[in-house]
Amino acid sequence: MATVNLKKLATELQLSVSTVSKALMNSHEISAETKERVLLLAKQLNYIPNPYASSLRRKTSKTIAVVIPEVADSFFSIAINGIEAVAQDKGYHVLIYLTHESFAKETAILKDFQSGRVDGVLMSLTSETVDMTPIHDLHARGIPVIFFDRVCDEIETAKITTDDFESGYKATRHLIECGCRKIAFLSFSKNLSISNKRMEGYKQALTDHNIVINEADLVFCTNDDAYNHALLKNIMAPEKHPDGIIASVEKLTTTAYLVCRELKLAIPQDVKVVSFSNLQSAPILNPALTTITQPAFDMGKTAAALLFRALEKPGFNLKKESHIIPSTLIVRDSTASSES
Amino acid sequence: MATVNLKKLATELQLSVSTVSKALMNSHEISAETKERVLLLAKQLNYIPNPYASSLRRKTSKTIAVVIPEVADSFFSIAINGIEAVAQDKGYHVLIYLTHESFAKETAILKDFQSGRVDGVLMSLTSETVDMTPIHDLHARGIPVIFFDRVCDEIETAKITTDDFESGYKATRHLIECGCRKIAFLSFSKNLSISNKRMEGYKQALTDHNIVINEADLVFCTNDDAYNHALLKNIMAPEKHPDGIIASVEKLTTTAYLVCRELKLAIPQDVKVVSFSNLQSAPILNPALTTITQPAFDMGKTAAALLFRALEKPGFNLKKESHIIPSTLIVRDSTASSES
DNA sequence: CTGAAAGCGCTAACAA
DNA sequence: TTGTTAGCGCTTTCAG
Repeated sequence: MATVNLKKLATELQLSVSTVSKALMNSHEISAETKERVLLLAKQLNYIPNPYASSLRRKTSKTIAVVIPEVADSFFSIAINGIEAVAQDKGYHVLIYLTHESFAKETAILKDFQSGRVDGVLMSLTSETVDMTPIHDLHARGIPVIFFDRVCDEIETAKITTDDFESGYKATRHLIECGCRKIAFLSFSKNLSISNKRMEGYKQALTDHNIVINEADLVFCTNDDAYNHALLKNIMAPEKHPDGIIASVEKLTTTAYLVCRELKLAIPQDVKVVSFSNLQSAPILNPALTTITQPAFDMGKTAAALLFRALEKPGFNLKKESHIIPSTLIVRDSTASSES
Repeated sequence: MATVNLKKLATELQLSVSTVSKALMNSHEISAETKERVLLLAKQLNYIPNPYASSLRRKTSKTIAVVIPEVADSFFSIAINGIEAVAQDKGYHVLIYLTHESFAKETAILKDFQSGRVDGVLMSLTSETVDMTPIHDLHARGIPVIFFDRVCDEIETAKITTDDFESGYKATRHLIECGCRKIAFLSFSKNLSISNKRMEGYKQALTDHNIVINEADLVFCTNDDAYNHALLKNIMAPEKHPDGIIASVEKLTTTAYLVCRELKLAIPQDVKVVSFSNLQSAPILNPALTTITQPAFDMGKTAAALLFRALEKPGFNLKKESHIIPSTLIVRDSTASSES
């Protein structure tokens, strides 16, 4: 199938390439009838413009990048749905890059973007990321970067987050109100904005309720499930185990549940659990899981919408455009009061 | 920051643009010392090639597309991880497109690919898709399309699936062996290859065990959760409800569980459940869910690897390259025998 | 209202 | 071994 391009249309119509181009862009300086002729033939020959030629010329690609740690996590999956919904609507294309929590990968990916491959970037940081120069470099090239979920304070740009501090507070207060006095906080990495904010909320709630913060109850998990499992098993050892667990990251929920089962600790009688999670299956867990549910779809959608606004209006100031979309505490059986 | 391109490097080095280009491509016709000089300056000035100029010229984009119904499903999430892993390794970029089960969207997306935006496509069909012309059109342009999971028989190309028939058979036989005699099969769409094959396996297993196939036990669900819920509630009505359920699609699991709970049907005593699912939380459901677990990561990886092989070797024949990667039946409490 | 011409940044014949 | 030239397909001045 011979590829049909502007030149082909032009010769076929006895017009110049530039006229055809303008007609297709619906330029005001082309007569209505010429436009019609062009449009008609374009349809007939199934003309599809070459995006790369256009990008090269215009210096914009109608493409954005989404850089996230992984996609096998319901938060990011749902967020992508939100992003994609807006992108498709705006005629943008979405490149997906997974960092797998590796700063080196993140750096390589961001560096590539200096090429002009994408017009803008939506990203959620690696748990390893401490050095922000790759992001600054993008900034310097005028490529907007918007953070969602895992943000960094250092960079001045739009950040879409949920109310992590308040959610941490709410989760903790809920456990306290359910009678918990020794609450373990499962965190993922010390330099993850969200974990830290949630932890601050946790600490504040403890303090407000006159419970002493015990450093041993701050549990730092890793990417290694086996390690986390062993760690938790240790924490949950008989006699002195916590009576409440907050999993600040979804993937730690399964581990927590399994460890409790292995140790014959009943949820919620022996230990109550609340998770930051978007698991659709939360209500059918054993027991049904009390969650802090993040507005994943909305966060993705908001971040994308903001990015497109910035891309469409050159002077748009992202710096003052951060949004905090609240999470919801959904109480289920895993924190039911032992006595009624 | 002034953008540094080949011309800039060339003038800086007193070389011609083509020499610099060749040097960067490590062409054998460039002297070692020139290469060194070029590489050094390129590094110093942080030269990053413009991918669109290169794509325009070479007529390949080092980009593939993944077209799937949605990403908020653990199968696709995990498959994407597999795809992305290979792509990153091969230096390819991954564009993600979600069809949201809409054939119109799928068509629009595939049509765009005729532009040469991507070198190849990995896709899983919409549940609506019956007309394959958009895919044929891509084929005609020489753009390879590989199917994974949701394939279509009509197109001759590589297809990566799991053993859907056998899995359907296995799931059904398992329920029969657990004492079920009236097994409902929850399907998603009548024109979905995977659902149909799983259903064939189901029917075969019933037949082999001398159980009459009851059309009323074939339940066709939709994208609408509320509808599915009502439908299931009807199916599971007292007295004549099935004693076994096979959910051929992950998302139907939650609905099935919730309906059983509402109707006070105990799993597995009153009804046993097995799901085609990759839910990480399967073991901690109430009760723990017996699953047919698909090799999602491997399927994604295999599909991607195959595509890249086809892209790298022009003469590669995809037609004879279909792979069937087996799923695994993991027995858990939701199908435990009522009597021991 | 239409066309000619230049060029985005890169690659690939072909010369030298 | 290096340079010259000619585009890839499109957009965009600038003339007509």
